Amino acid sequence: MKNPLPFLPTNDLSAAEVMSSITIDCCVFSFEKGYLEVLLVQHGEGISKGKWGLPGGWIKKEEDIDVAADRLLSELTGVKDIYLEQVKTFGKPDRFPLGRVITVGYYALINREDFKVKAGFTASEAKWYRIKDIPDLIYDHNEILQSSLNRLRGKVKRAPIGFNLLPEKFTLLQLMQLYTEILDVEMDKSNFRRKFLKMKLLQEAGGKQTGVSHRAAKLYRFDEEIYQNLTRKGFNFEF
Amino acid sequence: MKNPLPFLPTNDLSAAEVMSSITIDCCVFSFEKGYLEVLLVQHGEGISKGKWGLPGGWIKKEEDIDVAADRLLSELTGVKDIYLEQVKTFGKPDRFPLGRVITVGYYALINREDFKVKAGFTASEAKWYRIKDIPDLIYDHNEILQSSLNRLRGKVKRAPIGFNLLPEKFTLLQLMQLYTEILDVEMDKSNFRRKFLKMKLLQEAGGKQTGVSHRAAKLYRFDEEIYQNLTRKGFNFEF
DNA sequence: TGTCTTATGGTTTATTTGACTACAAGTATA
DNA sequence: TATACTTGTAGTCAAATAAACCATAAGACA
Repeated sequence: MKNPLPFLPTNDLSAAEVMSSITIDCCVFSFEKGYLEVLLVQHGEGISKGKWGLPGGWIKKEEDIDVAADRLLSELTGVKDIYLEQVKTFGKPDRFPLGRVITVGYYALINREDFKVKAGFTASEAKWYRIKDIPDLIYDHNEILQSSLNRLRGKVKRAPIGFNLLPEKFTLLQLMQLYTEILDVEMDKSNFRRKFLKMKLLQEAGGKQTGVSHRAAKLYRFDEEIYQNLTRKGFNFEF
Repeated sequence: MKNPLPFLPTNDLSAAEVMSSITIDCCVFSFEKGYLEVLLVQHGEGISKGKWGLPGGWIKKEEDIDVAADRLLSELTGVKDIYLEQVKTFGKPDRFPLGRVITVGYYALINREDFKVKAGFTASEAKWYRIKDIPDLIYDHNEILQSSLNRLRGKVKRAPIGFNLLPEKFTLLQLMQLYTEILDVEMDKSNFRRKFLKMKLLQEAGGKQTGVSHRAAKLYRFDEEIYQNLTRKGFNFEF
């Protein structure tokens, strides 16, 4: 392997001292039956065999980090155009037991209806876990998950990203339950409805809920374009 | 150089494909004469000679990223215990012209009174620039700065970090001007005072402003411990 | 028909915000 | 010494928001 950094070493550091390998680890969140869940995979080989961890992978040499994260997710879930956000980079020297590996943490939000675990995965290899039930994970993955969750909690209040966890058409109650679950606070149905509708961010999707044994709720849809228009006019999403 | 990753290559990627070098770049902010400023350094050698950029450096092989950032800053400013926050990692494959280098962006807040540029720096090598006057910087440093600024703007509203930019004792007007400058919004003196004092986050420092040609304002001090206590009781800083 | 459940629309009250007024406490200067 | 000038500090008032709560509507179901 030839020296991959011809512009190095500098005066006081040799190339060997500054090279590392970089991975991506991703928290894939979904919302199912009122619970926020995260997708974990079981490591099949090596030192951490059998333990659960976040899905992740290497960044290729000529690949942008965001692109790598996106590739990884498509490979894993079979879904394209997933909402993805970089959270933080983790680099404790001993975080990975076999060598120095720095990892960039991401989180993704996916609509469970679109999702099917990639062909080839069995339940023993990949599994959804409720947030309140996360086991001990490999390496520093619990820490990465915690940071991602914190980031999600902050972001969901300041940007209309929660919709990425819902089907295209949803009811206001579903939306409220999503917020209730993510933020872990109780809310008043009526106040929630008023507050959200006042933003004029939602479109009536035209239909109603079906298959429920009570009055069916109207279905709404979030329209990114409406949001962009409002934003241009100075609107600031805040929940 | 022997293969630094004995646990690699995996099935489809060779070690050479996943190795990179990692740097840190840091936006050091300060608040001077009512202006938010950032410390830039002039690159002395190599392809970018003469252009300004963010101070930065390599992460050593056995060093935590946060520790590296901290070391870098102490070396640069001569100040210890600087407020430091990781912003984002930048990894476009071509962001650095001579090879693949991924950089972790940080921002720091320092109190200008504590600061003196490290012995050895001359004005032509390091200089404070007002935020509104930033020149074209090397590589993707303008982008890093912009992200850092956005992060700072968000954070300053949700956590009491602005104090890191002020001397230990400050007046309410100074504090307001800090917010005005960072957030770029006008505020009402009286309302600001009421809002801030109501949080009971500030201690009267006992003295008064000196050297001003008008009524001297009381000096206040921010006490981290008071903040922690309030936080434990459920208080949530929000400006 | 009555009961049960959630949807949806209002009301009421307390709290917060924003705009504004007034006076206090100093310095500068005529 | 009086007056103007500047910023500090306190308070008022109306508007906007948020929180708690109530009432009726629409269905499903027995």
